[in-house]
Amino acid sequence: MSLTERRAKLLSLLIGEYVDSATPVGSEAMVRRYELPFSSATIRNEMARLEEDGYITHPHTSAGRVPSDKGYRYYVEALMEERDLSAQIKQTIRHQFHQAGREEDEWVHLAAAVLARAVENAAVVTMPNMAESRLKRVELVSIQDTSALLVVVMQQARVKQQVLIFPEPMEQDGLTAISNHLNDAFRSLSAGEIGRSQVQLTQMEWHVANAVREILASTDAGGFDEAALEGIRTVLQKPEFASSDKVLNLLDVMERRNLGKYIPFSELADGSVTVMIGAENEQDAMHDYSLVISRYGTPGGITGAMAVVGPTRMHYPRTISTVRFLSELMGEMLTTFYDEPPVTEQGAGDK
Amino acid sequence: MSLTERRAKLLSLLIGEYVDSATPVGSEAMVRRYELPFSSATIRNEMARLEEDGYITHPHTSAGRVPSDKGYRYYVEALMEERDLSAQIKQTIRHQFHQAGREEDEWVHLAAAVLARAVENAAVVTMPNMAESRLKRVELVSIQDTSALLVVVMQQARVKQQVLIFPEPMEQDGLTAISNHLNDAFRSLSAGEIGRSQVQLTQMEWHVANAVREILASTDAGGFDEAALEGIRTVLQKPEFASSDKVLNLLDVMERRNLGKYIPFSELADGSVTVMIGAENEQDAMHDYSLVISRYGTPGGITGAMAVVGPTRMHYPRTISTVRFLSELMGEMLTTFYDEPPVTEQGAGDK
DNA sequence: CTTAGCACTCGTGACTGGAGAGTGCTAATT
DNA sequence: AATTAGCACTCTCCAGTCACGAGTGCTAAG
Repeated sequence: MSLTERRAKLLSLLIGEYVDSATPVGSEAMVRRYELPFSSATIRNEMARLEEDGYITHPHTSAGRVPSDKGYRYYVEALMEERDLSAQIKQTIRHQFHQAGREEDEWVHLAAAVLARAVENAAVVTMPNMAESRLKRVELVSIQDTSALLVVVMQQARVKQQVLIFPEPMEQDGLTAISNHLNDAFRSLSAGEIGRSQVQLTQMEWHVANAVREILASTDAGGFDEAALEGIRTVLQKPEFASSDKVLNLLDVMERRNLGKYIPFSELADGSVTVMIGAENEQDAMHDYSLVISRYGTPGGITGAMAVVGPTRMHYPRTISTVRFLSELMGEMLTTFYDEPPVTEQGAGDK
Repeated sequence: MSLTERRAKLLSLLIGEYVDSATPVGSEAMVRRYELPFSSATIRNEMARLEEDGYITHPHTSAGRVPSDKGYRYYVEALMEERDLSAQIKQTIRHQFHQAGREEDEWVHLAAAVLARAVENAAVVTMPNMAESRLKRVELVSIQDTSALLVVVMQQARVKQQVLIFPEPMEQDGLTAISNHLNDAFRSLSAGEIGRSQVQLTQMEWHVANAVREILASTDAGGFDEAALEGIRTVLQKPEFASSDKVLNLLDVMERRNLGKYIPFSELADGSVTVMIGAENEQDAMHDYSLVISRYGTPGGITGAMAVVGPTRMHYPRTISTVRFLSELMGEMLTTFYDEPPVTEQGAGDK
């Protein structure tokens, strides 16, 4: 369903104006502001048609027009011109990333902060995840008689630790023996492969191996609890939230443990930026918000996701290009520092 | 400056009523509600005295009375009776902790969640910190030619990792040699001691040692960015925040990186629970809120802190006893699973 | 010291009327 | 057939008014 050129132009201008001003925009104001070569009456007629077709609405009879979800959708799809970020800005952001440390969680936080600031909305960036975590190394460090710290190092420099309780006192020497054996037996294996492995293990070794397996599995399950979140304040300052009942709604969305529920990270096409506008979101609570999401990652299989969350009244071109750029940049960073050839990984250790 | 018994009683009732109802309470309502053996006129006289002395105020001429910071302070100090939590509740909470995993960060999150829920306010619980971190073990795992993952295990089962870049390609064997040497040389040492150490090191070893030292030092500096935070929503639902300008204020306080600034964790007496009411807080932004803070820890020197943040209109007795209980409980948990004799620690490794 | 009584103060909520912005329709113009 | 001027109409917003009720502070009597 396509629009006449004039109507399209009008819709585009109206969205631009509304995104800026946050107040419904009327025919008169439209003509004045953009010096249109028509009278307000003509504009009114056109607006009436746009409304009939569902691209805009009015809050009440005597108010200006406001874009609907469908209007935004058409705009994003066909009307807006996506301007690339200026070289200058890109350079500045790149610089910040190279100034930052070499750890992925620093990048993730930085990306969220930069994104939130650039688009003036909330931003979520998840930690990057391998498709399937593989074991790189196990360490056991004695803590007390019957307890030890288990440190599991996985591919792509992820580390998790857990305190392990043994049914009997263990010396450091015994622990080292166990970890050596497990390192030999399980290097480069995934959780599933460890589970199916036929290697002979003592009871203690099995105890440890099991814990390792669980850690790998839980890393794969990939909690968004580790995601970085920035810019909630910025969003809450927007006029949409003047009446504070919507505030709670958004805060609920933003609680860390709910992120996965509200933001469909998993349903994303690779590489491209996805936009979900208002009611297009599955969850009711998100019906007043728009999402701009993208995966990022490396050819080697590391992938994470980032999203911008804000009211539907959002500067889409800017948001989309910023998300695209940052997602590419994160990919580059990961590739440079972490990526390992997806097949050859075994390397020094086996056979 | 002490109050007559009747005035004290009155203040106490008034605070109780106000904490419940969140609306200014008048003399008439007071008499009716508590069946006082005086007329409202008498109560009015007494209230006038209380106001004169600064324990309560008037929002405007014809409104009821509201406790002032000073009133709350007197109440907390002299009037309220701190009731211990019921054995039942304590048992439930204990149970939850024993059900949880064996990792300190799970406890910290759990403690924050339980606390927030119990006192219906926001709760912050920091990760426990040693007075001074000591090295337990170093591991180096190769990632790419010139990069490796440095894993530092410290006392009390804390683990930190960092990607390390070398000026030249390193094999895993070479990395293992370095970590072995460093383990021998620096085991049980603190950041400062490593810095002062006279051990001969190759250039590569020094590179790694330096990174280790920085990690220990930064752990000591103790970031509150790792603190667990719960219950922001609960607080924001309170009538104090009906007008949404104060919301932003609180959100600012609650941003992770600001916690240290607003909450004076460091100035705490050991063991006891500290209450800071309204303007007693140093930071202006906190002048409308109260804090109930406590340290927790073990005799062996691990210490963390927890705090409840909410409007000054807060149920102080309940909050204080809950904080006290949870802080004791966290101490117990840490002692059971982590504490090592503060002096003997060297153990297997030296001399 | 306590209390009854009463005038007084303010905030709240309901109602009102006018101003302003914007629409939608009709009829005239191009 | 498209555009425009004109105009009646609709709604929101805001300021003003008014009555109500909760609460105070004071005075004078018990």
